[in-house]
Amino acid sequence: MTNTVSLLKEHNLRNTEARVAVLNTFMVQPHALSHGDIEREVGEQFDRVTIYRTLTSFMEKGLLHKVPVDDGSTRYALCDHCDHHQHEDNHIHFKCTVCGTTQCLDELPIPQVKLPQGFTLTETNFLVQGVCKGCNG
Amino acid sequence: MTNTVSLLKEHNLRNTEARVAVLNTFMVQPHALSHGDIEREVGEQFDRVTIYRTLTSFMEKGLLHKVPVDDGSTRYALCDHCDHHQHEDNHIHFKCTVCGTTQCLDELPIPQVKLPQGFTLTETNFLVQGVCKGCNG
DNA sequence: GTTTATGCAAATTCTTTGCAATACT
DNA sequence: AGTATTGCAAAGAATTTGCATAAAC
Repeated sequence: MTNTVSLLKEHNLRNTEARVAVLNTFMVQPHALSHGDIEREVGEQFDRVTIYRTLTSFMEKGLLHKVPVDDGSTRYALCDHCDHHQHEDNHIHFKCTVCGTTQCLDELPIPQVKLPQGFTLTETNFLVQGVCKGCNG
Repeated sequence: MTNTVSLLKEHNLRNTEARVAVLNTFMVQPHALSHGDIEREVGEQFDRVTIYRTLTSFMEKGLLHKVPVDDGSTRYALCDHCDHHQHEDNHIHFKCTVCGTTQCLDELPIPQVKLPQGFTLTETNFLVQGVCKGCNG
């Protein structure tokens, strides 16, 4: 089963209330979340600092990855195929310019890139901006 | 001629010392810069707040665009073909995980994406991470 | 002369750190 | 029991705002 508790265990993270709450937020929300987003969601129950540290732990254990955005916020999304050695985040992120949310378009693979001589690749991120289905409807 | 002063004029920005200095930094540096980067460069001469406001003005007038990164900093790069109606930033950004700089790989075009039904596209950004030529050398 | 930009001070917001108390395994 | 996590306080960055002065057009 792939519920919150077992996901934590699989990633060598202790099962605590705060972690379950934060992880749950990611599983319910379909888009990339910032610290602020999560604080708004579960902030009544847990300290701001705990949320910061939870996000850091999740990153380190390969449960979350950072999503590149252009507004100066740090945003995270659930890893699909990441482990704690390497983050692999091979799908397109879509940021809606109307509602401001960033979501993962898992269906669409990122096209290959051929870098110039001398460059080594470890990770690719594709961010597309526009208007999402909901806001276009 | 495409020097700093005329670039400012073309974008309806008053010619001031601070703006020339900030714009110059972008023209000299080949990669995406944060507020902090610029402050380190010209910070002795101008107030921190002035630099913030300069970056904002440059954005509004279509001289700079934001570059998506995943470290929670806001980074800017010179627009090539942007105007103040729409930002167009059609090349790949490369972030070196060793030296930490982000540069534009102007030669490489961004591949086309076909979005799902209902999505409208206005801008695409491709961020590649790895090790750059200099750090591999 | 009118409009816009700057510097300074101060307020907000964001993020990190230390440490004692608590909870997990 | 032993180790990791939490909350609180506090420090440190990053960013924004108001207002009087100065500079650009």
